[in-house]
Amino acid sequence: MKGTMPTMKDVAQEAGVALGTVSKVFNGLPVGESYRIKVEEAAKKLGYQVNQYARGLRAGKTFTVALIVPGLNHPFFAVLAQHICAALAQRDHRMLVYVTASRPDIEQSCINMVRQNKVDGIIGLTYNPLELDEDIPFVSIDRVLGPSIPCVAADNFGGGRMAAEKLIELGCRKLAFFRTGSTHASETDRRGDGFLAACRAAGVSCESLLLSDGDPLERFLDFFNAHMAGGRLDIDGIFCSTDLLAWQIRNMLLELGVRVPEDVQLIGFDGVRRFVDQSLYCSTIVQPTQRMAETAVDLLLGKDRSSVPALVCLPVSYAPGGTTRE
Amino acid sequence: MKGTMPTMKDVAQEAGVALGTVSKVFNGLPVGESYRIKVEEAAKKLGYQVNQYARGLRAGKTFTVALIVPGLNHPFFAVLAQHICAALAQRDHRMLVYVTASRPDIEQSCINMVRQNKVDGIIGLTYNPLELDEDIPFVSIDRVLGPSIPCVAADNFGGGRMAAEKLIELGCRKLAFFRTGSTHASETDRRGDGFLAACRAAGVSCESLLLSDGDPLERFLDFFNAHMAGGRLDIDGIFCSTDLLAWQIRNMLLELGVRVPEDVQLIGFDGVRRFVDQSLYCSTIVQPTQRMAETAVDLLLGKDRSSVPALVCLPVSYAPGGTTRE
DNA sequence: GTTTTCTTATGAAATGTTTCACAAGGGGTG
DNA sequence: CACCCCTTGTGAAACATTTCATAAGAAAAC
Repeated sequence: MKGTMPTMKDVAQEAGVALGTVSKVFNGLPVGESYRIKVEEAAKKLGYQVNQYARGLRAGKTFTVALIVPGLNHPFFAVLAQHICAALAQRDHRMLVYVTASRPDIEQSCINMVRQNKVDGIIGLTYNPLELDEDIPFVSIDRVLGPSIPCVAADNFGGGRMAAEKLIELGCRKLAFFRTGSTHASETDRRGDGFLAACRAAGVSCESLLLSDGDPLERFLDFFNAHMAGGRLDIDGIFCSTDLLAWQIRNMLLELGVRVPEDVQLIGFDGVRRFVDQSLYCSTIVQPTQRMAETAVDLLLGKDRSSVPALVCLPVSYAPGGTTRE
Repeated sequence: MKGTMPTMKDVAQEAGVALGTVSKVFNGLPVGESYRIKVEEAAKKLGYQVNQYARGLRAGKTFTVALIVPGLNHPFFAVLAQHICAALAQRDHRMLVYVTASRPDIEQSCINMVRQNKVDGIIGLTYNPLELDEDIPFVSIDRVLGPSIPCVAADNFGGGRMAAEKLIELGCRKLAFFRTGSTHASETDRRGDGFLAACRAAGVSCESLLLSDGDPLERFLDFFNAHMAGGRLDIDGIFCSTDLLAWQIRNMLLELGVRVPEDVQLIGFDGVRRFVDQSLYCSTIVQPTQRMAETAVDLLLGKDRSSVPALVCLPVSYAPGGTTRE
């Protein structure tokens, strides 16, 4: 193998044809059969591969999409990233990954780096206000960034409502909603809204508790003690804003001698661990990660960028996972 | 904002200097102070960003590395990918991700796509024999692909030995090693080797069981029944080749009425879930994912590509996780 | 004041591709 | 046989950058 990669020029020379002819062959443009064969044989002989960078430079299109994500250590992000990668590959696009740790400065610097790389679009799971570039198509996930930027999300409101309806259907009458403190507003906040709305509609009592980042354990214990009446917890159904939180709550309840699901039934939100190890933390509302990924890619690469919706909510589903009685 | 992105030419014109001068400013080459200021102001005014593709085309270097990975739905791959991304970002490189599902055809087509994209190097978690390109630096993870291709792995042998020593230290005398059937040889096979070697060295008996993909449950039950003597299991310590397997074994044992860790102590291998949700499936041998990522990147981007080692084993550590008595 | 030397800005060339205006050649028609 | 049209291969230009040989200008030396 030669030290340097062969170029179209080399192929043209080898085949004894002009540069433009080689280009046409690789772009499927009409070329005489004898020429096509000559070029293809020369290309094979030299082991020629098109240089996508040169092609991108010329075409002003790079067939590359940037994914900006807080991290890959959360299964939801990781699984979503995998599905986005697959959806992009199907459309002959590549995926460039940027990890931000949700820090505003890193998020903004990613946007700037992306700008240098002339990507064809950005899919962002960002949680801070950004200075966006009008020129580059941007699709957000789980966060509405502005009227001109489409957002793809699970039907968080509907999922919250579904959780309430399920718990009520399973006999719960005293519900509670737990969530962790999120620093920034996002579509995921709708989970609680949906849950509370459904409780109200059904005339079922519901407590809401924010386990802020500071001392979640203490806040939980305060809540727990306040709701112990005669050795029994006067809560029989809990909805947690994430599966991870549900898992932690479950463990704390077990340690405190409360049985799950016998005494309290528990539903979380996410359902992505079943893609990881075929198990779940808990009964849960499952996000349609694959559809979310595909929808985001479709929106980003779609023909008519003029008429994109501001928000696409995709249907969720319920999956029993051992923390509910059924 | 203009419809088209400003180029160096625009900046040069705006600043009233030559093209080469603008280039020098952005590359930190010596330029007269007054010129530097003029250029920087013009660039800021126009919102200029260098085009990395054009730069890459000219320089023959793209500051991009491809990561070829079976999937991101396994926490080990996901966490590793995140660390690789971070290590690359620190060296001003970008990460292009290709997902293969471990399929040979997709793995090879990824290699081909990578070749088109003129990346500066490849980090591969591949499990099939590949036709590699001599010209592109390649670093493999967990699999030795050939003498000229460096491989980074955890000290799997040492980890297996560590598991055996730990179990023996905790009082186990009748050990067993479980693993799932892997279709292809990889460095992870050394885990069992190390475990068995340490058992032999300590004079402790050890059964080895392959839970092949076909009917792992059945094979486990056969093993279990064969080892029940007088209502008691005559195995008191188990090492599993992965945490996920350990988790499944733990659950099966509990269902069969065997207490973990009271009756049987269990150690797995991976330890990556603690990066995901601060918990572990089980007591485990922890892989140094961050160091593995950094080492792979260092090896790939290092100056002296001539003297790279064929295999780098990084030290593992033990983390108790509730399935051992201590 | 003139020549030499050194510094530093300049702009053309080159990187690998696509596209487009043009030319060449073949076939059909009058 | 001449003319025209149509098909199809050709090669130059353009994309945004870096680099290098050159020119220009200033400073130093005589």
